[in-house]
Amino acid sequence: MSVTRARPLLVDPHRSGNDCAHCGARAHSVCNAIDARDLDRLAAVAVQLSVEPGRSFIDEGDPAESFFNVTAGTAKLFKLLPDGRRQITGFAGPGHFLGLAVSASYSFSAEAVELMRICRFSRTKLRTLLDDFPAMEKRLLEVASNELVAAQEQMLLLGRKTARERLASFLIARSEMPVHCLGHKPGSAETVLLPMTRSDIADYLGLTIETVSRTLTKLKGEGLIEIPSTETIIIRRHVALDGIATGVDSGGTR
Amino acid sequence: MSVTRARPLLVDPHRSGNDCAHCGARAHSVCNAIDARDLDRLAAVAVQLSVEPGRSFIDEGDPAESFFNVTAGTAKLFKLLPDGRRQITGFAGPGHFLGLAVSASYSFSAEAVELMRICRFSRTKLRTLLDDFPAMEKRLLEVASNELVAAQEQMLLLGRKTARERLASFLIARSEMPVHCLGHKPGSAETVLLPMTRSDIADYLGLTIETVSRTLTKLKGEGLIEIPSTETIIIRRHVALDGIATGVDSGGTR
DNA sequence: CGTTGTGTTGATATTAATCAACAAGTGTGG
DNA sequence: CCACACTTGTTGATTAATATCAACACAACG
Repeated sequence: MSVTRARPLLVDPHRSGNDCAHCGARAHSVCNAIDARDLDRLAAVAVQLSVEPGRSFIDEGDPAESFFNVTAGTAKLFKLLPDGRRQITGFAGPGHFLGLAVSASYSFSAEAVELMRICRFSRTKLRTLLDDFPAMEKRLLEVASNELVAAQEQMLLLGRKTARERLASFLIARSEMPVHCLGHKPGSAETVLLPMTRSDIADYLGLTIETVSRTLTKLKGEGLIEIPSTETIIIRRHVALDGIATGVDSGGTR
Repeated sequence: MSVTRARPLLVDPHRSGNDCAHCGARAHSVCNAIDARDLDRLAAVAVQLSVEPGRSFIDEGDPAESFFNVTAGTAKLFKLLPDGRRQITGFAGPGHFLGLAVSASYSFSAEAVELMRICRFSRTKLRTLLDDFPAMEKRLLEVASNELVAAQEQMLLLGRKTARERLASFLIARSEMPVHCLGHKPGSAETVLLPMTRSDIADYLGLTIETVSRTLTKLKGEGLIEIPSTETIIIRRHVALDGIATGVDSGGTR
């Protein structure tokens, strides 16, 4: 990891004035409500890092000394079982916060999917900063609340949806993500870019890579999606796919 | 629901000085760091309610007008698919906060499992109160963080664990819950009380009631647990059961 | 070019779901 | 007090969805 001292993502280039439904960030920065003077105090404790694809920067069980703010790229967050089974609990793109945990050690690992830029804060320093910036605390609470809602939605998916519904949900959710949450160049409205591997998708959806592959092939065969390349999917019948995702419709074929 | 105006759970009878690993509450109140004067201001906006078993007090999709603090009893929190499939995302006992969501409507439903006492706060009033009580905001952030960790653990369970491992995890987690989180009288250290039905357990673990029943019977047959009554389970071999729960050991039998 | 990583497709195995029957407990009303 | 319905839980037989095992295609890369 290359280390440079630089301002964190304090002023967001994608600022739109609206909350992001996915990461909950209002302006995709840790402190959108903080003025320029405070901003410099924050920057003083932040270090900006680059993380190569495949490199992990948070390891489950390690002492939780840092707090991160993703500014570019995408990370996968996951937990492992002793025998290697893996559950990816989420993908974190620009604007996401990581390592918020109260406990002394990280409860998950994080690894870059694409080249990332992240801001690292010392958690001890962050703690004192939070006392000075109530607005920041408020933002973090909003973010955490939104992530909790997303986590519950994912529990519904993992516990009760079929493989077909899981893939449909995944594609719909990806297609609805705003540009700034993706961590890579967007396609058109119905073009979904998948920077992660089939293995990552499988571990995110609680399936095997074979089932992911087969299910996508089947959706393609039914004309719901196109797969021009491994990492690109075009949604052809958004309404139908959404119906499958939400379980109102099996989509003709199981 | 009977409605009475009363103090919320501001001073907790179970105060131990330590954080609760499950609900994250330090003293199982919304404002343990708030002094007596502030306490009265909070109480002024809270209403205490009783909820009968089987009655729901939060409905997914309804306008999120209230914020709740459980003071007694247990609720199940769940999401539904249109065809009736249900995922219970958690059980909320004394000290838990509900309805923290930023969005305008509730993202889940909540129904009492046992007779409950809950404190209801108007969310609009709560919002203004939070500005006055930074300590409360901090507490809520801690709580939300802890719930996020629990949610990720549950995703691992739902996505990657076998039925056997899910039941073992559930029993171990229940056995480790401190008295004040249970919402009912505790048994001895290794006696786990299950106030919820098999159907609730199944929907929490992403299984069917038949699989829950069969798996418990099998664990009993192996001498890992005893089932003196439907709602009581005694853990006989805690270490072995924990090994199954964490996936280090299949426990001899699949 | 071979090698490696990633993805697809096919054949088979296995887990857990489904369908079904029954047992036990609870409450109701005659 | 007992028949009855109703709910909840257990157990058995069978099915179905997905995992596993295996082969192969293809692209990236040294």
